[in-house]
Amino acid sequence: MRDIFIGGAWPYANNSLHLGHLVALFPGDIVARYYRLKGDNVIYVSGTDSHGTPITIRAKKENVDPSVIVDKYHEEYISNFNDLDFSYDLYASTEDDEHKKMVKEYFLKLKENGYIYEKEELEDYCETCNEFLSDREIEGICPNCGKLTRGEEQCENCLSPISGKDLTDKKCKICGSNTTTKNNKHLYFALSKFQDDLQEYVNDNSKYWRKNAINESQKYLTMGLIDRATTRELDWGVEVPIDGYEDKRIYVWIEAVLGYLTTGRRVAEKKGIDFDKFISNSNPNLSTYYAHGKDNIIFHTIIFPALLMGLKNNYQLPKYILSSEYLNINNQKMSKSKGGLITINEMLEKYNSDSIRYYAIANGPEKKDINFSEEDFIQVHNKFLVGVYGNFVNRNLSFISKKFDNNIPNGIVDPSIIEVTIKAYEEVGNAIEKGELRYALERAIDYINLGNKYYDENAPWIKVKEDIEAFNNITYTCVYMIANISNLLNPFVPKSTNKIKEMLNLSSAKWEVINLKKDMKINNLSILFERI
RNA sequence: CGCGGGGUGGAGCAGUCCGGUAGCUCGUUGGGCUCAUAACCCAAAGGCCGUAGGUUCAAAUCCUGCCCCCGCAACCA
Repeated sequence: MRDIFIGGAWPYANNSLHLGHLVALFPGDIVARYYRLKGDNVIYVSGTDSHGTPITIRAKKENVDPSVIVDKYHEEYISNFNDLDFSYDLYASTEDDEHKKMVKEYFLKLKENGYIYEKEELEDYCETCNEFLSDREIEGICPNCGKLTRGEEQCENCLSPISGKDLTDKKCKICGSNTTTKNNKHLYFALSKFQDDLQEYVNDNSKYWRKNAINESQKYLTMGLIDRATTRELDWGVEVPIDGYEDKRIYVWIEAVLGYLTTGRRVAEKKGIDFDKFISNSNPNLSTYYAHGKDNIIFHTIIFPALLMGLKNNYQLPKYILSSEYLNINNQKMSKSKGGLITINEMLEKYNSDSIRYYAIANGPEKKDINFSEEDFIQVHNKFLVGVYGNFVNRNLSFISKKFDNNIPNGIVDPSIIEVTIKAYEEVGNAIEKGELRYALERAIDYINLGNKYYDENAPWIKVKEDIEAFNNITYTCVYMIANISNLLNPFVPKSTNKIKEMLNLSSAKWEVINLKKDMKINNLSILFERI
């Protein structure tokens, strides 16, 4: 039995989820469900990222407490994830007391180990608002092009890289008054100390990673890692457990990724597992998976590993990095202002969760950006879920239902099909373990295609009149395939496979070949998917 | 010299890491079947794999140059 830890990226509680978020997260759920079917010990966690500046800015604008916004989206996310059959062992929030408490402990441990130090710097300050200003709260003149821009990362006009320090004529974006500077002290994380160890880690592990994760990580390592501030001028977030920092909070980048540990530990405790042993690098049975979008790569391949190294708890560093590309609409990045944004709430109103899950994997941005269109989505639904999968199940079972009053005739399973079935479990399983979900799903679909072909070639609707023994064997073989499809597809489309299990009175899914019993009956036959 | 992704039959894509008869879905054309949700099965047409060179017995795949397309304020994966 293996130990599997899976972390899904934590959505930021500032907007409704859209399909773009979800396609990056489904891979985690597929992997989790698969390993559970194999009987392994799975801990699968995620949660809502509830802190950070954008939320506080929005709260100010709407004149509410940040918790109002966070609670609203947290509830919405939970309901979305439920509707989409995500099987988290725990979906938490960075606002949870348990999380805050553990983050403080980890933070102190990092300090104890010498990786957090204090530094004082001149910072932009607004006398009117009585606050230090972050780069994104500043407007000023770009030194390169002389035009007005925000102070964060890149000039809006000439795209040259800038920071708030480079600007002249700086103004506070919140109240519009001129800024001054004031000394401010912050705690920094000594990321640069991990340069060599991280390089080694990336070299060793990138064979398990997707290409984008390798490239992105190497890019940062080549540029050279720089220390990062761990504290922020905010009153919303996890308190800094160190004297003199009462007016500051721990920066989200350090706190949110530690959520994997805080939630993992909570789940382990409930299950009676020793989390430190479970997640330990010396646990030979452990594999860890992390699913997220490509903009989150650095946090999972550089930042989080560095924090784990810094904790010196011998925790396993992320092994499999399931980093997705982007889902675009009409060749544009998903965006509220540009239109075309489809929230998951809207999707769920129109389509069932299996269709969304299937699409997200089969046509998802596993290796490169994809272009989403509703026509494409409908086509995939009609072709594969209705035409291939639903049809194979329905054409068989409805024939039996009509001609034999729901009694499945006993027969012998075609040996060549047994062979193919065993191979299908191997192929699909291996691909899932490697995180190649699109390939895995294709192999599962191959298996069903074979079923449709087998049915046509053997024409049971003719055999039933001419050679009843042959008919029985063909039918029994096809039901055998349907039963095994209900396992093979279970991680991908749990709702419909469970429906098959009900119709055939099968016990719950396991990742092993199902051998049929005799004298089976069909229960409440119905269609798996409606044509759109 | 800012960063990143991509260019494969009419459309959307896989294959590129680890060179070896160019594959899938839709669409088109013809046939089969009538168990099935106008679902299923078979067959055909349609591609100098962006371009110019190089390496090689062999290149969509490796190397080099060039051309073109897309994303990079905020929200945000």
